[in-house]
Amino acid sequence: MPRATGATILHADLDAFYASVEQLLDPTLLGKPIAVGGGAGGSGNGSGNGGVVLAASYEAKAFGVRSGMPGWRARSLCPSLTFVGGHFREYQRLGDAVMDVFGQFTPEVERVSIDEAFLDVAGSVHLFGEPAHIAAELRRRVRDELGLPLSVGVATTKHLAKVASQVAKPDGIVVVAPGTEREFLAPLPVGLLWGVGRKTQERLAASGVHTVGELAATSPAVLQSLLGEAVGEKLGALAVNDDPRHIETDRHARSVGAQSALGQRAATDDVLRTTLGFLADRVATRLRAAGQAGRTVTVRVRFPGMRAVTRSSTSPDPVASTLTLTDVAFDLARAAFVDNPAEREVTLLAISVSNLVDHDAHQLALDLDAEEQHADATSVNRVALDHAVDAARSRFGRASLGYATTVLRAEGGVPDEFRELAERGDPRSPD
DNA sequence: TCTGGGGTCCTAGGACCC
DNA sequence: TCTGGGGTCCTAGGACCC
Repeated sequence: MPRATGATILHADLDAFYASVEQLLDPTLLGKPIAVGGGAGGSGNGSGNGGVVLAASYEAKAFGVRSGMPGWRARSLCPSLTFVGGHFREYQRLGDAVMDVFGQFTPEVERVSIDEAFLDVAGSVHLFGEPAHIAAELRRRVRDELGLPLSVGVATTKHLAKVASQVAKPDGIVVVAPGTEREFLAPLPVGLLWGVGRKTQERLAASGVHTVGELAATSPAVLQSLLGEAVGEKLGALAVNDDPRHIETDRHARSVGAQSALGQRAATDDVLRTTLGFLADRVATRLRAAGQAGRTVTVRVRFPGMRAVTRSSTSPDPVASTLTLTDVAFDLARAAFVDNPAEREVTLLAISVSNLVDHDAHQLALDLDAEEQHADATSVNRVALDHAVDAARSRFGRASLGYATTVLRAEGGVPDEFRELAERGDPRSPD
């Protein structure tokens, strides 16, 4: 494979992003161990009782506090820990602003998450100088203009740049010069490699492999028998820095999902239907806003004790209707309990829609009209209802109306008030 | 007094097709 | 006549990432 030379790939990663934003919004939190809390059961800004740590400041990390950790455990590790609720709108706004800064140096930006991105600056050096200089400029501008600490890794490939940015943290920069990759990687723990989590680390450690250097010295055949074909092959390549460097500027999602932790609840039809209706609403609304629909619906059910199962179904007809998605999800969830008769309680429900196709509601309605001589009245009504709800929410706000439980239960069709909305609403609404 | 919410990718078995 | 080889799709579970 032909490969550009030179360390022109940057991985830019905001440090402890959520926590840094909180310290920016409230400077009295600067220098203190803080945790951004996630509430259990959907309250969204819990203070740690029952919730988990979404992000920890470096001061909190020094005590061993990590994201994903239950709040009570974080507090026991760090009694002086301050829990703050998340300002999620601010995270999105500031994350976007950081990406805008990146975009001023190159159009070759691949955003990986809210707070990190890969950049290829090969075409920018004649304007802005060497990659290492660009990296320093990124850090300076994000700090000066947005008040946030940023770490940057510079290398010949994406993966290596990412490792370098991890090594650079907090608030640093690491450049891996071409030709020095292997000596840079060799002493690092394998856990720094992307894709090596707890399980893989344990498996490797059991074979005496702790560092990337030791990994590189392990034969591909051994790695593959240890970790499976794909992971083994990937890690073997990584350890010797044989890795892609292509930047994907327009990544599109392959699935859309939502989930809700419920504490511990009796798994009654009522609980399942109400929760799945809420989740289906969120997922289907996002699908329609993106002009997409999905052929595969997956439901995840978690039982007490963290054991979870999934059930999925694939249909030739893509779904984007809230009520159809609710129905499919409900049947799948029930199937999960039928297959696990000993389980009577549920702690989490999730819906994910995949196998996505471009397919807006208007198109779906036309298809129904064209393809079905006596079009299924329920389907048409559901499309109309979704349209009405989407339109009303865009005017009056998301909380203005929803799919009430009574609607979910109304098997005969759509309540009058929604029909009226549909008739007078969006001119594209089907009739 | 034990676990959020959003995703991606891989594996393995089975069905089905040529 | 009793079982080759390759490919695709679907389902369920699992590891991993931020």
